[in-house]
Amino acid sequence: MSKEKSRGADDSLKPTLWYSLLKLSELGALNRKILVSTIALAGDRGVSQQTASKHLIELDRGGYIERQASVQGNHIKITEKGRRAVEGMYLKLRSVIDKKPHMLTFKGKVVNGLGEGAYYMSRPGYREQFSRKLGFNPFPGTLNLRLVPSQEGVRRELETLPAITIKGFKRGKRTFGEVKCFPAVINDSVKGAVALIHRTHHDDLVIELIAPTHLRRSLGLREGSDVKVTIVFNS
Amino acid sequence: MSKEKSRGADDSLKPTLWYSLLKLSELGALNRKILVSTIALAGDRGVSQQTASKHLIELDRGGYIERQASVQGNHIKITEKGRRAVEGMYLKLRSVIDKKPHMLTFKGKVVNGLGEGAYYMSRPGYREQFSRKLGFNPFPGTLNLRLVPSQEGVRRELETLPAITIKGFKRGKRTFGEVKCFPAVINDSVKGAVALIHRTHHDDLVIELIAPTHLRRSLGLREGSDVKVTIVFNS
DNA sequence: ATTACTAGTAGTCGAGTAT
DNA sequence: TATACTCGACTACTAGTAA
Repeated sequence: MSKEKSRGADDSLKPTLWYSLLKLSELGALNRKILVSTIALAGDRGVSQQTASKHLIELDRGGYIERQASVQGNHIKITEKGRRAVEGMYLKLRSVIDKKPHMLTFKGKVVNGLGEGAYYMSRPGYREQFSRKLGFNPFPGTLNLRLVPSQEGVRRELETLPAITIKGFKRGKRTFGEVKCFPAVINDSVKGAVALIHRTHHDDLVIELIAPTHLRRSLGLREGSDVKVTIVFNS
Repeated sequence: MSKEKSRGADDSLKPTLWYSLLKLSELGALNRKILVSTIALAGDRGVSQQTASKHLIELDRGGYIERQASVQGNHIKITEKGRRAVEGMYLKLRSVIDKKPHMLTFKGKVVNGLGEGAYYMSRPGYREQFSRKLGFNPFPGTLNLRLVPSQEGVRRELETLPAITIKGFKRGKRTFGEVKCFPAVINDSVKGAVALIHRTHHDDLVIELIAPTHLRRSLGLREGSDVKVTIVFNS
């Protein structure tokens, strides 16, 4: 019977309780003490009176509301903890809706490039910018990744997202285009970046990774290896 | 569009499913097709792999996501219906958090006034404004309501909310103060208004109602009767 | 009127496992 | 690897009812 189920401060709000807390918020309990009967709340929530009663008891015990039950109904005010729960959900939704993804993860398979990456990365005009803007000195070479077919949209989406821009330049009669970069974590371990090289010989299913180390070696990759890339946006 | 009560697909999202849909949104499924394994989703959600799998199946059946399950995982994109669910929650939370209550309900008991209401309401300087700004011709008289003790905060909160203001005026040596009004529904049936008459002989627990009809008669009220007032804000 | 307890039941979850 | 089925255990619900 004493199965230590941490009775006291289970700080995760169960989904059904969240809905009841939300309903109380709608009734104004964030701003003032409201009077609501379990019957009325049950009607709003679409559950029974008994369930509404239990929800109030549990929200109270969890510290999300202050409550005085009386014969006229429940006098309820949402506590600071309850407010944080509501606002937390709001902030989470806002960041999701405003399509500023805080994180973007995708997978791809290693494909062999044409050795071009090494040439590009070793151009001083690029190299200096990479070092300064990304915070690491890139290994002279890129790892080419072919996205799995269903994720063909990733590259297009990346093009619309705020990137670190490496400016293009001219050297002699050759033009080096602008490169968009996204700091990324490769296989959950190595910090590097996704580089969208504008003038690419690959189709849209291939993206290139750069890192301070030789990724193939340090991660033990071969052609066809699965690689996971996680881009984290700073905000 | 009509109001189809949709057979077959239960169009109310269960709380636990909502949480899974939210998690998918966080992973970016609002914007593109993502690849996620039931194991990964389970980890994020704090449920088992089996439960995550079931949730995906039910979200799919409910029309909230498009899904292709494969041996690499689930390719998932949130549908229009799913997006509406997420955005609906966001909008609801925004209106709640931004403390612009869309609705405020309270209860009070009928108390006898001093007959002053009738005098005020019949002043042409007030009457014309009420008629024009509230959209009805007020019955010459007010219904006084004593708030239940726990709702003493309601009057104070009303003073901070956007009101329809009836300007004061002078008639002879007498000064008639400004009145703040809130369109309201009384006992879920009669459209009238709450009137905060600045210069009142009552304490803060009493508010006054006006309406196009004689409320005591049309609602069959007596002293001590319970009255429910719902103020709806336009936006 | 209320709240909220008890008891029975419907529904949800997760371990094992098939594919 | 992955998804997803079965089924026993557990959780959350509602009906009845006391206070």
